[in-house]
Amino acid sequence: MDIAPPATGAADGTVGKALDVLDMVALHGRPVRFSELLAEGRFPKATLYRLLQTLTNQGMLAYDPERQSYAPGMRLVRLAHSAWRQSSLAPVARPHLDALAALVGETVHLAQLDTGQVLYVDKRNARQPVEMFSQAGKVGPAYCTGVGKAMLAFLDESELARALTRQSFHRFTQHTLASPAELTTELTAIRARGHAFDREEHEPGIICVALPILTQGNRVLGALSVTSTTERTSLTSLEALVPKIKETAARIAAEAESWRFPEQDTKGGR
Amino acid sequence: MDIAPPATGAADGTVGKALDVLDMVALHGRPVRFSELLAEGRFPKATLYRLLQTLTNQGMLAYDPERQSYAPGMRLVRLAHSAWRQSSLAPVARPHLDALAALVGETVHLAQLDTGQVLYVDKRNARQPVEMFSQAGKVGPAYCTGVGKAMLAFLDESELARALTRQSFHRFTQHTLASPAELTTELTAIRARGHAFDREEHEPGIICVALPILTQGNRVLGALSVTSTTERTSLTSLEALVPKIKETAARIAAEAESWRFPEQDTKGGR
DNA sequence: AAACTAAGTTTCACATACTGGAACCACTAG
DNA sequence: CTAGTGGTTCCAGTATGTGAAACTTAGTTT
Repeated sequence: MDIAPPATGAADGTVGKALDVLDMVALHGRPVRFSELLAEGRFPKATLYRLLQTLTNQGMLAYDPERQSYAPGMRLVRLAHSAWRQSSLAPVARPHLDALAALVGETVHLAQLDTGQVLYVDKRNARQPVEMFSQAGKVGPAYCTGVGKAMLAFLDESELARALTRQSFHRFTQHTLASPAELTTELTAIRARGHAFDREEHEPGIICVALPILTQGNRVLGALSVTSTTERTSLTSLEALVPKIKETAARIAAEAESWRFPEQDTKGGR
Repeated sequence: MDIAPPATGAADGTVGKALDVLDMVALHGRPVRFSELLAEGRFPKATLYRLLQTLTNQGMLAYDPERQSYAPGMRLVRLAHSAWRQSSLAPVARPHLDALAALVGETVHLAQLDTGQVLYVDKRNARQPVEMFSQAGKVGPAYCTGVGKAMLAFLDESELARALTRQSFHRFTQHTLASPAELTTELTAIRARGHAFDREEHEPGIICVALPILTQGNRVLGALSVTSTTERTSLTSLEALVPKIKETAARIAAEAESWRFPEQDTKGGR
């Protein structure tokens, strides 16, 4: 809904292309026809055809001959399980998120960074029961969300540079920081302050405070945010929650680190 | 825990190999070192190295330079999400599963077929609160589980033939059907009867009734099962639940079909 | 400190297997 | 029957992926 064209980096090799096709299918969010994918113009007919075939053979896509359309396959669903468990903070953070949500009574987000984009991996709604995976998994822009900025602010220089190239800087509201320059200034402030705000930068009326989740060595693992509306509360009162959030973040970090934890989004330089 | 070596079909092309590597990493269930993967002996050193590199570049894997290990990457998590949403029955079935679980008070499983293996996509434990994704995602053998047999029984000939090749027929208990012949006979019976049992074929003491979830056109979408133990109940009393389960299956099928629905596991013939 | 070993990375000549234009098929519509 | 759309197959050319082997780092041992 927000997110610009996949901004696929230089797709290396056949594998890269195949994965792009996977993305294309997944992004559509419903069974897609060959021609629809073709129309995207990313690949020549024959090539696209072959890639789809390969992915289907591999069970990463499923082809419905009746409707003549492709959808994500079962193998992907299976992979989903281990990916989710291992690589997201969600399982580790779950109890802490619960506690925080109960404490603050507002919507709480847990996010991680994926190729310069924010990936929401878990969420608690103020009231409703935990509706897990169906809520998580959304992606959003990093430069105009609390969690996004909180994470960007604590990246090291090279990581930040790379993340910045991936931003598309669309002006969602009149408060959106719509240039790298503005953003960089803001990030410095956030780094100094320790937490980030969303001042209706993404959606009017929506505000939030966000804190990064950092390892001992200050590596960014993810971010937490508490979101509300201008009607219900103000930035100042949200800011009062910072200590609580910080504590939660610290707990999650400690646990994640004491367990095992992979770096995300840091590829070999080349 | 049950599942034999990934039984990877003829890995076509580079993409196939890359996906195999993905599986290898995902299967390990924790960050893996290069050498561990190498030790599996599936690929020569250099090849494995390059594949890992590519996958890492693509964000499908994440490399932690500190621990020198690979884990599923954020991009995979993201893909996982859409796969889960679109291609599993889980989201559609959720309310119906809830209802059924509440009604019967036993453990309820929702499964689908993936390359001749059973993939559990959702589950309700008798008592405990819904612990969603963390429970789902497991795979198991098809030939000795209620859900597995229920689905196999309603496949058409060619699908069944393909699925049978994928089975490895390990004798788990003394009741396990350990040959294609025995299984085929059983499947005919199931098809006639409309539901399948698990008579302690997989684990001693564990029994269940299972029904397939079928489209109008009798295509297999998945299966439902109610599981219990020989201590708590008997096959006969489980059989009494069949009508309820059937009804739930029908509801799920109707909803899934009226929505959109992809075929799973049916690749183009070739 | 030199001599091993294990783990990871890079090279390079070779051929596999990917590419994509174009031709082909199967329908449906005009 | 002719044109058109949507999908599948061919095939020569070559880009790409292959994997044995050589090479770097660390980390141990003598």
